[in-house]
Amino acid sequence: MRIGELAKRAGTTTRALRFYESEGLLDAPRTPNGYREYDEHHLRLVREIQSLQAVGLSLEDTRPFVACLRAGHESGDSCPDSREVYRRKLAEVDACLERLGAVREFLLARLAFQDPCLVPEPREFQCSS
Amino acid sequence: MRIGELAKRAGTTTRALRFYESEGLLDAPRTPNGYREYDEHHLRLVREIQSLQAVGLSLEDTRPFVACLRAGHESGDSCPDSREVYRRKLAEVDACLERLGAVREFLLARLAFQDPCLVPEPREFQCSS
DNA sequence: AGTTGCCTTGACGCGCACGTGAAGGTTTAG
DNA sequence: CTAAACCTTCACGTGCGCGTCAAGGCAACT
Repeated sequence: MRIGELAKRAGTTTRALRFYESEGLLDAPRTPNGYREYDEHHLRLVREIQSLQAVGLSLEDTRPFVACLRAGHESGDSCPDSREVYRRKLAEVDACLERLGAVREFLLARLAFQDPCLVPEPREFQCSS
Repeated sequence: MRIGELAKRAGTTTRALRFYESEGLLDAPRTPNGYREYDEHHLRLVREIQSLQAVGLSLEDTRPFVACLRAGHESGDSCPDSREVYRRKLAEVDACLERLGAVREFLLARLAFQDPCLVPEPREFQCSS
């Protein structure tokens, strides 16, 4: 299967797939005329990347998962590096939840009383995803 | 007080203060030589902006608060527009909390069992702050 | 042969927010 | 006198995940 079909089946674009390749996430062999040639395994890889991005992991963070699948493992998250990424992200999410909870309290307090003087902490990190 | 002193007292930079002015958030009168001349009221405004930013409001969102203070109100959040910003931000935060909770569950599940096939929702929005 | 539609590489653009940097000039403080 | 602080304007930076041309080659159908 060529890049256009893979893009369609994965619900993405050819540009994104070429970008993944340029980032070393998706190696495709070439046909004699230079076209990229993909198979079901590649589709699997792309779907893995997409589902990880969907939970807020960066492309960079998907590397270990891709490597794990390429190493022949059945699921991308059974390797130590992948699990480490999960743990790190979980810690991030927890920090984010905590911070957002505080922000929520702040907003509620301000909405409830007219009088403020509850000064919040300076922001030390960003919550994202 | 001139811009350097205000920056120091507010814990920011002169560039940021000039930027706020260019955004219409901080009007300062000028001395004959063209220098900006600030007073305690301006310091109050800057602190208001900072504390709102600290809870994740954008500079744009701080406008109503600044306007409210400038209109002579004692606290920046006693005006309807300001309170509306609070309510909007609260809704954002709630949505974000919900989403992050789901992400957290996903990560926990993946860490607990090796076998996955729990596909998350595609991301529809970004949580930030 | 022509048209359509796939494919290739490469360089640059964008969107967002919040500023920062640099250049080049004037004023003030010590 | 000199260094520091101030002024202006324009442009650039940051991060990420692509998008947008541009210029051309290859394939398949009519």
